[in-house]
Amino acid sequence: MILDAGGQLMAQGGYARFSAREVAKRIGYSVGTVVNLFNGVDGLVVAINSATFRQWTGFLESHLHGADGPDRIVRLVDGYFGFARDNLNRWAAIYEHRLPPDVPMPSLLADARSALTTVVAREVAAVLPGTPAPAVASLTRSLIATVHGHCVFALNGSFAVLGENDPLALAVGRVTESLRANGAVL
Amino acid sequence: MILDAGGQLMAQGGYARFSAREVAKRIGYSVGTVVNLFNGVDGLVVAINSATFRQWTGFLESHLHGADGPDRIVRLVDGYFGFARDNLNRWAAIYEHRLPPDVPMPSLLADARSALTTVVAREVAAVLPGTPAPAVASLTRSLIATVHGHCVFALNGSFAVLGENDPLALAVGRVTESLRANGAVL
DNA sequence: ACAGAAATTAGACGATGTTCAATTTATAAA
DNA sequence: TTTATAAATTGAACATCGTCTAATTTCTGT
Repeated sequence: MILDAGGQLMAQGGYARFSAREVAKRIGYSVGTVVNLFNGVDGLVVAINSATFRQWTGFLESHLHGADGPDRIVRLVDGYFGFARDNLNRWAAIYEHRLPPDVPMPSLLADARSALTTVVAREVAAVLPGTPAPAVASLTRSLIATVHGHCVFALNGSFAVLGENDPLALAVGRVTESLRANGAVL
Repeated sequence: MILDAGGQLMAQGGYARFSAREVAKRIGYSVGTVVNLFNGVDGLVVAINSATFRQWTGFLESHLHGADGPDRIVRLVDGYFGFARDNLNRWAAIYEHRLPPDVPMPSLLADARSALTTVVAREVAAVLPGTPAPAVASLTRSLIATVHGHCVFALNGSFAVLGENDPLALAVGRVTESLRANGAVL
């Protein structure tokens, strides 16, 4: 109940308007219950963001379904953008939420993130046969960062204010160039 | 006074702990004064972030001083990372702060952002002689997004949790690859 | 039916941003 | 210098937030 209502509230108002009290009100419980169950509002947000990560991974997989060859890379980038655009507030919450600098990243969140990375790494490896695994892993992380940067600027208005109107094409372009530079034939 | 104290508070506690009341307390004024002068706490944050942008631009320029040739590109990427690392909280505040979805980006902030972009565009154009201006502008925006993505992941722990320990090298690698793919000789 | 454990609550607490009538301070004219 | 007008500043009230804890309700198993 809490995760459902919390996810909906996050989707509606974004992280800025998220409130444990509002979640409690929506499910008819008191604030204390909601907050104690997750060790504070931070824990609740972490749980919601982890769920978002898992949905994102599933979305990517289904977006890849049926494609083959180099087209899968385009689908991958397109899926990253698509999920973020269609779930703007929940997607943004993943990166807007920062827990206190001393507490380590909960494994719930780290694992969810790793799962998404694994999907991308699999696709990168597929277009780079014969490339050593560590190099594939490193390039994967870098390409995710590349696409993420484009996605952030596309969705927070940075690209718009700079006059850019096709961020997805830019991201696909950079990813393609880097894959080719590292030996892929696309 | 307000901007000075506000910038210091942002640097110390980050956006999460930023408070107009604390700013007022530090300069010995009341909350109302601080907030009314900037049309709410959002306006104050916008002013602080714009100042950060301008400092960032200045830092980049001074970081480029004395370098020439393709080395300037490396300096550019290194400067982007360096400022973010050395001014983590104030840098992060630029991207953590989101104003309500209906209000447009204040020109104060948009102009500061454009100024930084202009510096990068100048350097990109220098290594791509003969490239049409619109193509340079587009590639510039894309490369900034690329570096930004790497910077975000480096500083928010995403790279660390994925086992990556040299984000700067990755960013330089991607930028170099894309510049070469677009005709630069580096 | 009952006792112990678990879940849940109510309420107080300190802090936040917003708002606005009231007050103080600065400015310029007489 | 006095005065009147404008500007700056305040103080307090308000609604909301996350956190905490003692008290209460509900569940569970004997």
